[in-house]
Amino acid sequence: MTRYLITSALPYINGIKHLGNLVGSMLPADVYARFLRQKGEDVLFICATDEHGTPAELAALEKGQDVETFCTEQHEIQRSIYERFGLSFDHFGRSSSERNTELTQHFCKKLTENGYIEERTIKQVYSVDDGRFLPDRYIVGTCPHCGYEAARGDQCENCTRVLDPTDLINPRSAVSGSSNLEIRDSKHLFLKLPELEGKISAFIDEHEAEWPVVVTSIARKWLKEGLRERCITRDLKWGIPVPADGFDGKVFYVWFDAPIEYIAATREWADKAPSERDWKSWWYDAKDVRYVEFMAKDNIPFHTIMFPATLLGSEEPWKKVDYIKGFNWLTFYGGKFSTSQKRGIFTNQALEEFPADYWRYWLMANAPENSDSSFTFSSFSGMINKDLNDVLGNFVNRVLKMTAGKFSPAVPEGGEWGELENEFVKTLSTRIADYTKYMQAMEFRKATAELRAVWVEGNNYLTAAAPWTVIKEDREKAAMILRLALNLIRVYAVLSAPVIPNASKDMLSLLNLNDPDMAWIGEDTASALQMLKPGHAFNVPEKPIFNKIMPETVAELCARYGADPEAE
RNA sequence: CGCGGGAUGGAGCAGUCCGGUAGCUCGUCAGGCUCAUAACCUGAAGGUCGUGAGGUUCAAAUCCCACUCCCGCACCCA
Repeated sequence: MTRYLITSALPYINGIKHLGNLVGSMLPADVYARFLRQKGEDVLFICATDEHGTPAELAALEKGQDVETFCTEQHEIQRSIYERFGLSFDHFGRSSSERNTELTQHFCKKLTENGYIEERTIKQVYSVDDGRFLPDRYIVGTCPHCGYEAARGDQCENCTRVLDPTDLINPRSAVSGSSNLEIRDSKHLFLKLPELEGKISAFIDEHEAEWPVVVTSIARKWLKEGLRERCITRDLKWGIPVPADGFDGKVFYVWFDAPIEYIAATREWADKAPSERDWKSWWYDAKDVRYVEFMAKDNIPFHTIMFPATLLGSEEPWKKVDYIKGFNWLTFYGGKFSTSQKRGIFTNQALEEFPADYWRYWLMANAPENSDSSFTFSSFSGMINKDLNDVLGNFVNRVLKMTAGKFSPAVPEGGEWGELENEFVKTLSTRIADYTKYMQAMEFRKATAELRAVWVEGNNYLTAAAPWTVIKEDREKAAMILRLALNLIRVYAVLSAPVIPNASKDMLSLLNLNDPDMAWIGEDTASALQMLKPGHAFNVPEKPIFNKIMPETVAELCARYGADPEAE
């Protein structure tokens, strides 16, 4: 049987991520993983923090911490947030782990043996006062073309010209402002991508028909422009040491070791129970594994070109990705999420405002799959109020209250399905089949819309069956209708669980199902709708399972998060 | 001629690959129901699909051509 390996792009360590980050990788990966698990598939869902690189060092510096302490702390902060969002990682690792060090060095060794790595000496800017080499973007100065005073070493943001740090007039360190800079020779390793181009290109061709447009178009663009040797080492202290002579004090470029952490994190996972977990079977010569990666579009070149190059160049049978689910950007009121301008919502703030499921539902219903999509509080409150509260929440509430009121807080007995019920089951089955199809295909917007349609069917059925009228004439028939409706709540809980796992639990606990069977609802909808037997007691809700978001609240949120309601 | 993604009723989207006179959700208006959270159900109004009195075709939102506008890639950041 096929096993499913799922990875989400690794969130970078330097700070708390915002909603765009969540929807572009971790959340959809989680929904997919949960769905497959409920289908009874063997799933391994892996993620980790991406901890190396200059931004991490600088963020630590700013906080007055050493980088290792900083990363440990930030890792824990992120891990806890994701846990509260209900992200069901089998393992959430760290790219600074020992396992990643071993594997990254292993790949470097293999690539060297196979002739895909070349040593070169390049000139680098060294800041004497900072005691470190500076990457291009951390050198600022005056642009020789337009006179802009805060041009960066890689590009002038004012006139958009691409620059070399040596072009800058009055160059200085962006870290300390010191202008005590020197050019020093430094030895580095380069990955010879041009020599792997054929293999990479063939690898992309193989998947071109199946992968989303956003993925293949970005990959093709890189190939079209021609691959170049890429420097995979850096003059930094924080990172994975380069295991080569004369490379003391140098580490790998963060983008070289980060994807390898997918494999390393799987080892970390196996290390926790070595007798029953076989990391290698997931990654090495793993013919029965289907590997799916989730990421936002900025990550695509690294996952379609760089990481495959590493794996292909090793000339070992490492598992390569089978499907890449790429996402566009989520924008905030049409503009970018911005840390510096405090625009947008960060994951920790989101959880302080509303339960995780509200965010999960909106984000999946509006996932930026085919183009960028925009977050607004009015859209958010609209969907939460209408879909979660009115359609689903109210259904649960009305059924439980009506049954308890007209009968007792237990599944009522008597009556048999008639024509209406058979028709309803048929309609519902079709809807569920479509929902399942979209989930399988990772078409999350369509899946969420179909899930909503499944909920609506319940209200439709109640209107048609009208148990509140029927009961006056035929108590048994009313019992049958409500029994079906109660079973429907269970079916909804099962089907909704991948998207809104907590609300799903709430529904199940209202039904007194504390160790519920979460098996996916397949062909046999009819028996799924008869699982709850007459006499099974349930709880009457004291309050709705969702709360509406009032217009005043929306206005407040807009003000607090710098959103301009007019700009919608 | 930088690259890529878009342009469909008031808003957000589907349909475009495999052409046959447009579908969904929200909103609006009217009606129904009364079990439920001013909730649910039904119906209606509203678009000719960015522009070109362009091309192909019996037929184009859907294929071809030209153009326009928007968004992203250039502080931060995914």
